[in-house]
Amino acid sequence: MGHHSCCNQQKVKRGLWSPEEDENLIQYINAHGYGCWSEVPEKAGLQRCGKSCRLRWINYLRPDIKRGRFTPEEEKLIISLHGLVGNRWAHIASHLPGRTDNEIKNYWNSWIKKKIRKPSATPAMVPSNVKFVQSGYTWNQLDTVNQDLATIKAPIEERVFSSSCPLFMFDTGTVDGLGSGNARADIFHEATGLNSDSWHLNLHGVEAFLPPPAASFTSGTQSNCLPPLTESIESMVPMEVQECSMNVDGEINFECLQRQNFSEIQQQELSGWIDPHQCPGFLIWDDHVEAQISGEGIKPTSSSMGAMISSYLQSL
DNA sequence: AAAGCGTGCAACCGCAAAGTA
DNA sequence: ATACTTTGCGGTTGCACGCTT
Repeated sequence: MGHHSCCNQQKVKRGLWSPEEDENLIQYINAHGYGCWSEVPEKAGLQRCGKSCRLRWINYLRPDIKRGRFTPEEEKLIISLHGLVGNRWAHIASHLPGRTDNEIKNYWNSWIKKKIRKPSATPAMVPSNVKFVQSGYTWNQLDTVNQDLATIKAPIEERVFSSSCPLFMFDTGTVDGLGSGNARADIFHEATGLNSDSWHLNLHGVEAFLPPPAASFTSGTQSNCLPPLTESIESMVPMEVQECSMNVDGEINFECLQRQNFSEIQQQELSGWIDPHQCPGFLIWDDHVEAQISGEGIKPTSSSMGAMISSYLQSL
């Protein structure tokens, strides 16, 4: 029949669970565990369908559930992960022990609502431990860009700074394993370029401020070269990431072109995961970055792609 | 006091993947 | 392979509760 096989009994109860029902389910699961949800209702003496029992257990009754408000760390993590993978709530939840996909989804939806209702014209938080803007972008310039974007696509819904951590990488293509979470990045810098000391990396959903390029690279053709990633690997930069992949845990592996200088290019693989403590901070925006970026004083260069960072997640 | 409204959250629905006979 | 069942997921709904009018 057209109806769910699990719910076609005559006397299935629906709606909120009573304390008695909860108690029955807990008793049964504690005593027998669960292997087949479809037989749980009958054996536990519940007039529910198995699906409802499963949901109740997973989202509410199971003992390792964490209750109460999300901590600031959890919030940051959710926002970061959402920037990476989009509405894959179960995946996001897998990074937050004791939290459920439903809870995160609810949180996200009301969070978005809140932000839409109260659009802010100025960046939320200026990170004190990251030196950007200076002679690079000013907040006004960023606002200009963002306003352009807002007219093109969805309004900016949120920005959150994540303190000391992670981010980045670039290349063209898609990030493996991300499904719809296509983290396409636009890397751009000031049109003048020559005196920019701040690079601006814009990913789908993630905005990063990178350290300034090394002085020796601030002249010459720099359309596709990237600033040094960290001091410790400064000797290897600038580089262009050609391939970037991310596993389901958000770990990133990348392969890139290493530019010894501007006339000589050699390819080599840089593997290994990015050290969370070596990564610059980033700002997260929501879902507005797919558009080409153009605006006064800002010139898009390569429409390259970004990958990211992972270890941030692990470090929490 | 009562009606209206907004919000947060639990639960439902349909679909698709995974499992099984 | 195939038909059927079960599980898991994400979008959506609707209800209870608190606040405002």
